[in-house]
Amino acid sequence: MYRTHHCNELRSSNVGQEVTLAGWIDSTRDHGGVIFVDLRDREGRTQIVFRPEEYPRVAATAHTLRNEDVTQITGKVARRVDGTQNPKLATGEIEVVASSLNILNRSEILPFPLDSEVGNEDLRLAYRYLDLRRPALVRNLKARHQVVKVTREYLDRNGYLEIETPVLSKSTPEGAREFLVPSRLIPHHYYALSQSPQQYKQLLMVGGVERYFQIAKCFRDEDPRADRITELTQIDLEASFIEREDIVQLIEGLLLEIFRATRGVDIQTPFPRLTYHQAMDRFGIDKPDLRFGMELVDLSDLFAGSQFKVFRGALDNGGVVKCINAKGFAKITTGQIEELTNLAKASDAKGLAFIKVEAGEWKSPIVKFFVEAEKAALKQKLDVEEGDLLLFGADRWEIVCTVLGRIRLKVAEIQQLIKDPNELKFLWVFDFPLLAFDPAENKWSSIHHPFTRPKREDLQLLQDGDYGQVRAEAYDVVLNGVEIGGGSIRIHEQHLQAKMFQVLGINAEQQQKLFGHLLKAFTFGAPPHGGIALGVDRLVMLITRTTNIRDVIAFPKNSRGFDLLMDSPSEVPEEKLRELHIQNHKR
RNA sequence: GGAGUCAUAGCUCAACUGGUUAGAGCGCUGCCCUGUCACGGCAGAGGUUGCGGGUUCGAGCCCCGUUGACUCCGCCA
Repeated sequence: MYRTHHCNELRSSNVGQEVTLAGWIDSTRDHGGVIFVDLRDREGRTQIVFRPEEYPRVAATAHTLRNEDVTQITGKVARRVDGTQNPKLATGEIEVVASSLNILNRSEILPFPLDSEVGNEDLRLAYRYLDLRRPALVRNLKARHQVVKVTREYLDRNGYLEIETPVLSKSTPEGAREFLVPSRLIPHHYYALSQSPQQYKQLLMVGGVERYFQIAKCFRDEDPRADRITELTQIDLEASFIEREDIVQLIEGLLLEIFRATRGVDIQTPFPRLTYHQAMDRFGIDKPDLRFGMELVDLSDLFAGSQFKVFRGALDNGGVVKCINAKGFAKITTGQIEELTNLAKASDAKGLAFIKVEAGEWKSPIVKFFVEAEKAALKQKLDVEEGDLLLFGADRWEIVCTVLGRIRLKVAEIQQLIKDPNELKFLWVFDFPLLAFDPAENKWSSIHHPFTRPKREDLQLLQDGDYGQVRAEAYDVVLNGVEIGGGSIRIHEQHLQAKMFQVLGINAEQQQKLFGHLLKAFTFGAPPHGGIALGVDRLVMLITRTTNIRDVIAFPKNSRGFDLLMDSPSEVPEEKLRELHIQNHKR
């Protein structure tokens, strides 16, 4: 037996016991005579004291200890001398007086310190096994474990079966770029790594499974972001004979239990709800952060008679004028104005009009175009006070909302409007558009995915070809401005699914080739069904207040999808390629 | 595919307007130290300033290119 206790276990009540601990040397304080050592394992730290007058040979060996040496230490638990207790340490009331020291393995000097922040992420990733020794990373992985554990228990209790679906799947034209895997046995044919178990889980519903879930690995060959990675994990579920409200209740219950287990808080349910249109109109984004206000206010009526050319032009073209009031931000610097303007332009705005309210005056290049009545109405509608900064957008509705939505987030970041790091603002967003026109490809594409059910009341719009107006029976769950999950009620009728594919520009022949399995399955009594997927990585980020997705994953790839620890992807011998019937292009 | 920021000792960072031998803290090495917990003291080692080119009497600093990292836009059913 290597140990009798772990390093976060011993307390005053253990005084007098002989114990054995095993772990890593976290730090040494060698006084020449007495030596103190902090021993660390996964659970915590315990101070070991080596006393030359009691155990001279053990103390002599202890002089040679260096950080990260792996040791097994036996000794008696002693109450610390009065005045030397360490309140910062859970085990700070006691120490272990070592009577035996067994060095299990020496460590070289580490390439970076474990006890302070290291900015060089390459280095951390290259030595991930060392980085994982940091308590912060272990804490994140523990939270992740809790999330998955609670999920399994909760969904089991609710009648959901955990079922695995293939990772090697079929390439489809819609959706994220896929990782392809060449087949050895079937030359010149390729699997695609599953970007989601979507079709399999729907086929499980056709198979009468009724309630399925999976902690599913998904692979998407797209450029990563701070909260996105190519290899992600989802809590994926699907159920038959259910409606949106069933999913909403199920997920609210699940999140309640997850946050209770991980953060020890009871979150407020039910969550507030917004339609997609409301979210865009009021917050300029489909995943609003409700931890602060600064809502978009529509001023189109107010400026209906405006002579200001920019507003006039937008309104005459059927657009809108909207404004946000950045309270107390009149002290914005010229550089920050420029930063916001650049952000607006990058979001397809022509510019960003602003008014600073300083020393009782409205300072702005545009204020001279406003008549007194407009100023008075503006003041009333936006609750304008000394020190405020008004930021305007005038253009098409979509553009104005998007631009001001991004400005709103940027201003909140600069002003540090989020004061309480523990605040949790959940909401549901419903009624997304089903389809969006993609000018780059000159075709309609799904907002969610091609299996999403149109809302019943909008089916006629779909038949009429008014695709942009059709709403989907889809839902996203949002926490603090982050989309943590999304799903939909699905199409279960063959003819409706075929219609969707046709709208998406997939002809009958391609439909059979690519989705024949699904279309055929739907002809054999497919039940009404729907589901949702929650992003585990993002959820754990929010739970642990981590801003970098790589910090909640044991072995993450970097922003180019490169694994610095294993040096992957790597080249392979020609022989292996031949076996797979593929050939490298000459470089 | 596009944009921004960054790259100086093992780590975290300095280095004024382009100007002497590129500094500090931590870590490391050696010696000393019997109640520390960021232990302390003394001494020491450690640098192709990512790489390549250019401007200049002189480049860590300016210019061009390149590589890499991170972040953002596009993309992410």
